[in-house]
Parts: sequence; C-alpha cells; structure tokens
Amino acid sequence: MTELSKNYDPKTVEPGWYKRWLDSGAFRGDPHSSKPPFSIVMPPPNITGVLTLGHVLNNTMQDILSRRARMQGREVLWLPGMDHAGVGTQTAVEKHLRRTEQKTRHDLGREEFLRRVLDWQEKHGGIIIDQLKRLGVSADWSRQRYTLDPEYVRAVLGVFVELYNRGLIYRGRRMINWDPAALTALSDEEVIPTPQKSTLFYVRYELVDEPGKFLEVATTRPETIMADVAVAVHPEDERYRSLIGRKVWRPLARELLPIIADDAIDPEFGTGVLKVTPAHDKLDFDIGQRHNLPVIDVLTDDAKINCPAVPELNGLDRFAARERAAEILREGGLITKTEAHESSVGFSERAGVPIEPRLSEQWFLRYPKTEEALGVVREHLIRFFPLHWEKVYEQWLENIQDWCISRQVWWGHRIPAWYRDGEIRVQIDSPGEGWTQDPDTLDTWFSSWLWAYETMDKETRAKFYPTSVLVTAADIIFFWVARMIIAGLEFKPGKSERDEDNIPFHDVFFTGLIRDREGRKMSKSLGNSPDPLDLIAKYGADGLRFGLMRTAPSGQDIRFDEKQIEEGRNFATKLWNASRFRQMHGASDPNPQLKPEELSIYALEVLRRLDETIDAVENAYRRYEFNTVAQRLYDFVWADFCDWFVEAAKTEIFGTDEARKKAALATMDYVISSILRLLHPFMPHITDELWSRLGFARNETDFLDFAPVPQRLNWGESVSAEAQARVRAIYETVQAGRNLRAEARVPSNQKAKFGLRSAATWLHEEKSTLGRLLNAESVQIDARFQQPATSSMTATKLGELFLLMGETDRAAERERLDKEIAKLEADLNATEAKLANNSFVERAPASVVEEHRRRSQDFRTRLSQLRQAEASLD
RNA sequence: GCGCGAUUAGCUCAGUGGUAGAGCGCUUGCUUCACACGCAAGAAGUCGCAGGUUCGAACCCUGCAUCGCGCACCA
Repeated sequence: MTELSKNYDPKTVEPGWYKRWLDSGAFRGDPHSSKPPFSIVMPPPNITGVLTLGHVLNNTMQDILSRRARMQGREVLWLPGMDHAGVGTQTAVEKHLRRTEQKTRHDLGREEFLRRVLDWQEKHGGIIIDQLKRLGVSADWSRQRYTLDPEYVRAVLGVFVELYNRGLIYRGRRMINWDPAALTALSDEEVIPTPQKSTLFYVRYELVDEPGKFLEVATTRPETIMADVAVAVHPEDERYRSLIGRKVWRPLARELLPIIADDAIDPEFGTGVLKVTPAHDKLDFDIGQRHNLPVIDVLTDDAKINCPAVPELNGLDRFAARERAAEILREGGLITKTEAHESSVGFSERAGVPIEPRLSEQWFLRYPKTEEALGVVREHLIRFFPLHWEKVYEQWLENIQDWCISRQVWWGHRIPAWYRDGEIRVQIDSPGEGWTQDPDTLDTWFSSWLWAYETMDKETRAKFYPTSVLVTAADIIFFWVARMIIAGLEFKPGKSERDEDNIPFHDVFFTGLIRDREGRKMSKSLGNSPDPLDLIAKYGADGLRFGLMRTAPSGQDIRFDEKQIEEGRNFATKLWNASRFRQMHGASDPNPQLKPEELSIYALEVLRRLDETIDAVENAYRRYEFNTVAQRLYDFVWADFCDWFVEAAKTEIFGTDEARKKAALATMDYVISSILRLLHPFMPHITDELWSRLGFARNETDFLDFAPVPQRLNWGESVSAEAQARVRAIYETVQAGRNLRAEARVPSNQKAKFGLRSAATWLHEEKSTLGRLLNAESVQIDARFQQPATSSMTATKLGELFLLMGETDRAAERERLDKEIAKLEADLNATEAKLANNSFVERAPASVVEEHRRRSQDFRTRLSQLRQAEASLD
C-alpha cells in the first residue's frame, strides 16, 4: 500500500479502473443467474452523435441505479446501443457531400449514397460509446445493439408486415407534414409549433354576377391563391348568407370559384371569409373533401411555386412568391389593407424550416392498444416519476392521430412493400422477378419502439423483461415512451399474456433538461453547451457526475453552472484527504468490530448520524431523488464526519491510550467503509481506488460494485441518547467559543484560554477534546468559576463560557452582550406568548408544546446568565 | 382557450403545518501535525402578490401576476 498523494488525480486513476472493470466482466448481465434481476435499456444515442451534458445526466443516473442494484445483490443488465437516426444522419452526410463534392444524393444514386453513409458511420460512428466509457458507464457492452443490426431490422420489418396484415398499417393519400428542406414527410410530433410574426392580407375577390362588387378574404398566404378552389363562409353568418352558391373570380390565375358554406369557418376571424386551398392546408383539405372540391397543388416538393399560368410567380421560392403575389395584387388594386398578425407556424425540428401541409401518398399506422396503454399508467402498473407527466401522457393518448411512418429518405429500414403492375405485396423478402420495392424507409421511431425487448434474446427476455426502469428526458415521452408501452402491450414479448408481464418497464424516471445559466436551452448555435469531455479533463468523471447529480432537482430543468462541477471535484478531494489522514495512522481494518461500550461519545454520535444518512439515502433512492442522495452524502462526509468526528477523534488518535486510539481508528474504518460504499454509485472510480488503497478490497477484482450496501447499526436510543445530548452540547459550546474568539479578534492560529462555569462532572473527561476543538491553551472547568475582569462571556447549554484575555474592551463587550440579550428577550417573548395561548397548548401536538416549554426554560437560563455577566462588567 | 410546472439570501437550489437552510459569491481571521480544491467566524431573506382555512402557513385552499412547457386553435 503506497501512501496517498496530497491531491487526487482523476486523470491517472479513472481510466485504469474502467479497464479493470471491463476486463473482469463486472458489467455482464447473466440470464442464468439466480439473483433477482434488475434491468435498464439505455436510450440509444445517435450513432454519429457526440456526448452532451444531457447524455451525462441521463447516463449517470442509469449508472447510479445499475451500480446500486449490483451492490444490493441483484443481477444487473444495463443494455446499451445506438440509433441509426435516419433523417439526422442522412442530412449530415448530404451536407458533407454538398460541401466536398458539390453533389446531391441523387447524383450518386441510392446504392452509392448508402455506401457513403456507411463510410461516414465508419469514421464518425460510435465515438459516443468511448465517451460514455470515459464517464464510467457500467453498461454491458458485450450486448451492445444497433437499430440496423440485421436481426433487429428483420424484427422491425416483421412488425410492419404483421400490422399490415392486421389492417393497422395502411397506405393512403392524406394531408401530411412535408419538410421541404429534408424532402420527406414527418410525423405530427416532429413538427414544432413556433410563434411567427406575419402579415394578414385582405384580398378582394370579385363577384362574377355583380362586377365591381367584391368579397374580401383575409389570408397570410397570397402565394397560394392560384390553388384556391372556393371561398367559404359560415352558414349562419348574416353578412354573407345571400352570397352562398354564387361565384367569385380567383384574382390570380383567374378562374371561377364557388362560394360555399361550412361550419368550420370562424366568423370572427378576418372578414369571416376563408379562401379554400385544399392542397396546402389541413383544414381546407377537410372542407374540400366535404364539398367534393378539386385539389390544385401549386408547390414543388422543395416549396417553389409550380404554376406556369402565373409566370411572374412560377419557380419562385414560397417566401419570395408571397411578397411578389402581394405586389401583383396591390398593383391590381385588389388588396384593401394589411395588418400585422402573429400565428403559430409548424417548423421541422430537424431542418428548422416551416413545414408545408401537403397531400401525399404515405404509410400510416392506426395505433393499437391505446386504451390499454392509458390503463397501465393510470393504474400505476407503470409508475411515472415525477407523477405529473401522467397528465401529458394521457392528453396525447386521448387525442391520438394515425402515425405517418414513411420517410422519403434512403438511410433506414426500407419499407417491405413490393409492387408489380399495380399489385402490392407486403413481406420482408422480395416476391421475385419484376417486383420493385417501395423506395421509402420507416420513421426511426418505428424501430425504436421495439427497443425494450427486441434487443434481448429469448432467455435474456425471460430473465430481464419487463425492465426495471427507463431513464429519459421528457421531450421524448410521445416519440418513444408512449410508443414503447403500446408496442409492449400489442406484441406481448413477456412470459405470459398479462399486462404486467408485457409492459416494457415498471418505472419511468423523467430527467429535466439542462439549460445554461440564463435558462436558455443548450444548443450548438448559441455556443452555450460545454463539452463534457473538457469538464472530465478538468474535474474528473467523478467530479462531473457528483456535481451534476447534487444540483439536478428531480424532474426539474437544470441550470448548468460549472461552479457546481468544481464543487464535485472539491468533494472528491475532501474524500481523498480524509482517507489519506486515516492511512497515515496505519493499516485499516476491513472488517472493524465496534462495541458501543468502548467508543467515545463522538463515535457513537457519528454512527448515529450514519444510520440517519443510510435511511435518508434509501428513501431518496425510492423516489429517484438523486440530488437528495448526493446532498445527504455530501453533508455527512463533510460536516458530520470530517468537520466534527475526525477533529474530535484526533484527541484519541494522537493520544497515548492505545485502546481508545484503536477504537477511534476502528470507527473511522467503519465509517469510511460505509461512505465509500454509499458514494460508489455516484463516484465509482475514486471510491474503488480508495477501497483498494486502504485495504478494504480482498483481492484485485473485489470491486465496490459487488460490496454490500451499508445497513443501519440500529443500536437504539439506550446507547446513543445520552451521547447525542452531550455531543450536541459540546459542539454548540465549541461554536459559541469560536465566536467569542472571532469577536475578540484572536487569530485562528493563536491558542486562547477559556473558562467554563459548569457543574457537569462528565465534562472533565471531554476537556481535552473541548480544548482541541476550541484551539485552546487551557480550559478551566469549575462550577464556581469566577469571571475575571478581563474576559468576554457567552451562555451555552453547558454553562457560561469565558474567553480569558489580557485586555478587554469593556464597551465592545457590553455592546455585544446587549445585542445578544435583546435577541434572547425577543425570542423568549415570542415563545412565552405562544405558551400563553390556550388554543395552542390544547390543540398542538404534545411534543411541540413540550419543545416550546423547553426552549422557554433555556432562554430564561441563558438570559439570567447574560444579565449577570453584564452586571459583572461594571 | 385547456392542462402542467416554477416563483425562498446577490446566484443555483433544499425545505409540504410548529422560531427560514445549503453550496457558491461576499466580509473577517488563518499556510495549525488530511485537505487553501482547505479551516474558522460573520453579514445577508415581508419565502411573487391578495384573500381564506388553522391556535399556528414558505408549506393547505381560492384568486391574481410573472416565467417556462405541453395540447388545441391559428384564414
């Protein structure tokens, strides 16, 4: 055992441990184990993604749960993997292609393009896996899966075929969300409504049978007028009733349009007249269907105007065309007014451009098992943490729409539909000669929704499915969480037909989003997203993990502040140095046997606090309150153990009584052993390093991951009650004494003389510890201690404490005493007033009333002591 | 419009019925035999606002305000 260095150096320690864990197979999940199972499937990061703070948050939590479960003696499977991220990856490769070769994917052709994507994946893929390893993630990498693994692909396609055969998947020409930049359809969930300032144009449509009279229509999209097929009013609208059934002239690409009536029109909006453009608006499309109107599409797939009848607009981009169309209309005197208008426009989450509602032939899924999916959450077969996400989940399921699952991208699972001469077959493999496969691929989420069980083989599933918990950010509650629940209930991969065997997970913990100090979302464009690897280099993986966990309020968004990570690093150093101090006093006992009657009151007290901490930690884990666990451990280690116990125990550690010294060191061993085990899930590297360096580990592969979680000693009140009272009184007296020192401006490094007027005989045994904590040259303890003229005084639970000085500024001391007396009087009055209140005494719980009585008595005693002291100053 | 969160010290956050807490920052003292990534002491809060319930409210109820999120609407 070599001596510990003064500072902990994560750079040299952490990678070594990770290698040892991997080499020993510590992270393997064994389906044949007899231990009770614990399992998590990792939300698969994008294959070409890099580690973000969001990943750190999410994976640290999963790692904590996994490691804790191993320590609880459970067989843990944490199943990692990656997602092919169809649109995202393809967009990245296309961009690269455009920049380096000025080519599009169509220039290369499907086959060659996919080869390029594979090259890209080869080069940039899987970086994140190494980054996760650097974080200390204890996933079972031997089972790493990918959404494009051949057997996974077959499963995804198989599900498509099955749902098609059951009539739940169908192909249809419907209004979908079209991304004109990525050139693909999107699901409703991929569209982000964004408030946009726009202009509302009031356009005049001339009545055919009454030239010179006009119907005014308010629109934000004059560039689509050529696609109008009618104008519509509300049937009850008195203003327009007489016009229904008549006709107007379309002002661009002049044509006759009927005036129709439809309930969907809001008479309050604009003029109460809507131009009906079925090809470019969902509501208009529905109206068109109801009235058997034709559909005229005037936009190309990249959102340029396709309307040779109006050459001024033809070929223009939609936004340029909007301005040009307005100009043309204005020149023709057809715009009466414009007004500023704010409305919400759907943006593509990927490409960041406004989507176009578009009529298109796509594949759709009619969701099965929506009622059941609601049921398992409502009945808490699946528990959400925090609970309020249930509402969001319910709201979505209650308004669920069919899912557009086809994408016009090449990278992904190609739709297993085959065509020949108007014939269609849906099956995984080609039906043979002459059949061509559907060119489209499936929405990436259509593969992810099987992730919870298609990543497992049969025997793994038998042991580990349903999984224990899913840890994920709430922004994919619809994309992923809800759909996985539906898939589990629909395909029933579990060991029986019952819902409880087929839900994908028992608990879902929703993490918050990480924001910057100003509360903005982290984003590349804002440049406010720190690189976790830089943070690891600066503060160590353990420092990053602990710092982030300590300030991650459960389920709330997190404002990131690097200071917090620095604190994590500082805490690691503190732990390191406390261990270093222990190591300086000889080898640790890996299995210390503590006997209460041999221990100091400080030892009994720190052990009682340890019991409390173990309880608090246990409770916080049950609620997934990672911040509470971290905070409780931080407080226990830093305050209870280091600041108080170790300092007090130095009397014995540096003392001559070998038996007492041994007991103090054994207590340290016991507490350090507990601390290392409690902290291990949060700070795996440093704790294993210390566990090994201090000699707690039995051999090289005796990792903390498999050490038992510390249990309460449960020595009971009879052992600790008196010790607790005494220790608290001493610590309080010490703080009062230190305050006297500071007030009297005695420098910290200068020893001082104290007097304590106290009749407590037990105090004499604690005199040297009291003196040590006060940094005193001497402490005189005497029931009849006479206050010297030159001293300052404070009242404590143990009696009046005097700081003996050469010279005292009496005026300053009097002022100090006056202040303290005034405060005490106020406190006393408040407490007495409460006790004088009959309702309080009768109705409050007895313990509360008792507490007030005790407090009141305490205040009186101290007050009289202080008054006496003030009198003696004269 | 409907729903969900948040509002506590300068900052980030704990605190769910009984005299307001932590870390950072700030002020002061200290290189004392684990640690200056440290030790010790201190200043700092009408607990968003207004009502109500209660002997007692940061906490429970009602309303309002501000910020954020989701859903619907958005011509």
